[in-house]
Amino acid sequence: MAKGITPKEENYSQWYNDIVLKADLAENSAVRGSMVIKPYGYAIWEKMQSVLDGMFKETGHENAYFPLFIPKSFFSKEASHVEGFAKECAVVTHYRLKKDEKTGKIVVDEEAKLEEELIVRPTSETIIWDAYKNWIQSYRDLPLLINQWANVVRWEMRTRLFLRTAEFLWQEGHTAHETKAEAIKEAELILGVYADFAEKWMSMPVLQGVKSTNERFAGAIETYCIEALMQDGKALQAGTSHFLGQNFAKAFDVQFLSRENQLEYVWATSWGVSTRLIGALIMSHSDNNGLVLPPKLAPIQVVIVPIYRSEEQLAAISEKVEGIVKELKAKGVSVKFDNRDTRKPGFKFSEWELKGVPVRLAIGPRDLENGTVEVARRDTMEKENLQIADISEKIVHLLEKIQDNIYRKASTFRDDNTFYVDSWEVFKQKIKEGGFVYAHWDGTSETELKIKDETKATVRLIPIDGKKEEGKCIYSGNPSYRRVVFAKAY
RNA sequence: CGGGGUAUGGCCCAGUCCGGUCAAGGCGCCUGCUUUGGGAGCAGGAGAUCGUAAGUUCGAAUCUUACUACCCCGACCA
Repeated sequence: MAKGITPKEENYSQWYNDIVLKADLAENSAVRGSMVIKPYGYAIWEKMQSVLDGMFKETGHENAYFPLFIPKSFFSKEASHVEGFAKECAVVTHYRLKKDEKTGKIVVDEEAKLEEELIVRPTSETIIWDAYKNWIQSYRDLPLLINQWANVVRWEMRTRLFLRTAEFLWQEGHTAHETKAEAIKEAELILGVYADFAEKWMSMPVLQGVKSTNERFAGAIETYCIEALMQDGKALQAGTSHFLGQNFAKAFDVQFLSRENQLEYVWATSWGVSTRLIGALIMSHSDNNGLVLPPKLAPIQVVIVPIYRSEEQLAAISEKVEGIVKELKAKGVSVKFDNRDTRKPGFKFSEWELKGVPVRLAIGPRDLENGTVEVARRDTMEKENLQIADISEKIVHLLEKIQDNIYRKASTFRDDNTFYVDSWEVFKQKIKEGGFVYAHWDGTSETELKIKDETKATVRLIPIDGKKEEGKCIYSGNPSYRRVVFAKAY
């Protein structure tokens, strides 16, 4: 057991916090609900960014940047949008400070009151659609496929590192299309990108579907989402993609001349994933020894720890290691030689395990003699001694195996905690225990809210490729023609 | 935002009820030596106006009030 990490069986929340802090991913800052993302945590985000950014560009999107501040009046143009976000907006009212004559303290200069208050963006639809109005005149300007990497602020009541903070980093795509069908296709395309990223890069299996009315994004016609199951049996929404219909086009008067020379409102989408993905990553794979990272997103994929007594031994080992490092780098593997003389090997082992480095090599005098190296994998904690000769090839292979194994492990966990339920009693029991519960639902908000009241579970999603199946709503007994996924959620 | 809890060197914390050599201990940090195949040992050393601000008092980590932050449980949410 790693020092300082609360076992997750004992207290899951504490376990999560311990990992974030001890693995040096992030810490709380002086500002309530806002976190400092530390270099190791930020390195993971950078990896995620770079992969996702590539995927967005691959699908025809371009990056741009829109302002942090949004005039309050913009915000109120789309009714359900304001309503959805009003309760969690930070508002800028003044633009100057001054020194108080009496106390000598810095105070807000009341004379520097803004004519129109500014909202710190909780999301950017409004400021972006205000700009799009001028960019779009003709069907020839469409589709408009733009993404931005940004920070947003949502004044949350209760925050948790990475999972929910007042300020967080994300990307938000905002697209405009000629037709409804095209916009829906875009929203679905991005959902596929997100699912692909979650599964192939994060090794995190996800369900894909659409949200119920209650869970839908404020201002959307349809919200698509990916949902993952965390190790405590709670669901985590990992990404969303919205079909916005013509809501924002109408609110901001974005019209274009169609091929038929008709003035029409454009069709919109928006979509985003955030630093919450790092929380999802932690909760998908990590164990009581600390973080477990999928090789494809690990800032350091291989760490090499030398074991030596004398300077001469270190020199000999270093020479050997240099060759391995070179080979690994040539194969695109990120590798760190931990030759700090200030730490003992045992300490380094624990530290890198805590930080989730997928593969550790240890080389000592015995290995030099035998031409071997000790290879330890983080996911299974297994160790074996391998010949040093073709080690880089074996490691590349091993990294793939680990990527695959943790996906399978997470998949098995999800399958073991997925239930098909037809009785209300069993439903309550399964929800209490945690997991995804497939059950019939009459499709009404009223029923969903009642179920939430009684069990804390919500409709996580309505499966996209859900089979039609006659049944009766688990709660109301009214007819239903498909199962939806219920779970308690983060 | 409601309920509960916490705040003392970088970290974990004793001391707070009952005000007066009380700022203790452990980890970490620095120096030296010995060590190095799973979180090393010994010796020496540095580091705290006790969350912030007022107040009570001859005297406050300790009592009072306000504020701030964090944690847990709810409601809300990516």
